[in-house]
Amino acid sequence: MRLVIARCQVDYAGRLTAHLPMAKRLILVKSDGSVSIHADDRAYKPLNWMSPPCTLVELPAPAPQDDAVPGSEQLSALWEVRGRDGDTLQISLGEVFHDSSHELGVDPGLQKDGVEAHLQALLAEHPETFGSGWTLVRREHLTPIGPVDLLCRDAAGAYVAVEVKRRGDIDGVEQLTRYLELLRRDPLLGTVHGVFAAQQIKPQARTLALDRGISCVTVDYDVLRGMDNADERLF
Amino acid sequence: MRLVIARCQVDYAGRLTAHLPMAKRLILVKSDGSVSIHADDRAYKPLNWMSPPCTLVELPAPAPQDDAVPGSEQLSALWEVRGRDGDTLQISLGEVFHDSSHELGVDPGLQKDGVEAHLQALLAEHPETFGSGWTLVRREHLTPIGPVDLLCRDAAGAYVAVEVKRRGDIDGVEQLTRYLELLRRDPLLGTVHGVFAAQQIKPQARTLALDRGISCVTVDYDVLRGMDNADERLF
DNA sequence: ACATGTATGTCGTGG
DNA sequence: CCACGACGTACATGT
Repeated sequence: MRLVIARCQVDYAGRLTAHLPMAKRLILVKSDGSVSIHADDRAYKPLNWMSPPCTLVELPAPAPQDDAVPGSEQLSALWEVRGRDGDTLQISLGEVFHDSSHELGVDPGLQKDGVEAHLQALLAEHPETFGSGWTLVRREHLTPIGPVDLLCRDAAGAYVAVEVKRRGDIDGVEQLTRYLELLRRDPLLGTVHGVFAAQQIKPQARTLALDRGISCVTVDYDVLRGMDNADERLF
Repeated sequence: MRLVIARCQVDYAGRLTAHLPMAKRLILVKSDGSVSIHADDRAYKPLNWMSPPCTLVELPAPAPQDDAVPGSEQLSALWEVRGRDGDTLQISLGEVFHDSSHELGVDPGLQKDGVEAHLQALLAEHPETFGSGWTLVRREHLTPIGPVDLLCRDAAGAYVAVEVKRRGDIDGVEQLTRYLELLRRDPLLGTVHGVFAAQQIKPQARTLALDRGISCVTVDYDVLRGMDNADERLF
């Protein structure tokens, strides 16, 4: 990983074109080949970047011109980064304040807990959350337009498609609606109900769901995890 | 902006919980208060971060314990970053390889060109892209659930709602569908057609659109820009 | 503050 | 490789 603090001017041409006027910034070159240009704000997002795979060519600085515009800055280097899709990042470096390289090695990586996958797993283990006598048929049940998070059967044996979200938004309802439309074309399944399950469901999403005959269930992640723990203690 | 290269161990608790085992990484502290922890890969995305507003408290390193686990690392500092929503980032620093601070000043900012807004503007100036005799009624035509990108009339005078996207995805079709449903309730408008315009339209989005009677138009940004330039040259 | 729509979104995963 | 869905999505904008 190489850290450069320098005045620089940047031009990106790719999916869009973007220009950064000359200013003092951080240029971060990672060993994966990526290059990113950071200002002292915008949180972790760089002003400009190039994702790997890409190649960085470091050109010598052009010699100072006799007819240089007065006040124009002497450049110290010109970097050209070229991406896979032909997009380019041109970095003109002026004064360099810092330049260091560091060997970091391979990172052991991030361990996450509490994302949708985990919520789905907990609900798959506890379909009774939706109603007494409910059973799980399959997780990630495939349809031609994508996987239904959970396919269950209610106490009466009718199929129910469950869409699991951390945040229940209108998009999730649309998604479930599309799945239901397809599932209902399958005569083998018979009647298929819909359940929209999320930790929080926005009012508009709830309204849309109910209008379409889809049930809404807000689930408490901590309670579910508690059930999980209780189960473990029993065995 | 402060750059620290150090061995560190990180724990995040917030919308999810995440853990990073001890390893050598870059810790980036910006003057906007943000903190981000970078490995030497994952392009510009940090492994962990805290967005502003947040507060960083730097605690003194705990004194070495006599009964320390053999092989456990002596810590040099303990950082605790606390975000607005009560989420926390705990950073335990081990050996520090580099630590420098730099004044960057306020960045003049990024100038972009070629995003959806520009594409929409170009299409607004050239509604004949959709068909001979087409005219623009209004950009950003307001409906109760949001603005329609372009409201046009075709050669026959019928209204057409146009949704503009850079990348034509299924979401855009859903969005246009909702707008059309609302517009068609307005008896003053009469028949309202739909056009889905994008630089690229994914097959599934196209299928869904056509199934709903929505026309698809792929637009060439460079050609449009060329028309724009040609106009400028004429004046 | 809330809702909506964009993003050079990025990043996994599964066919 | 493509398509799809999740993401601590973040971010700007209009109400």
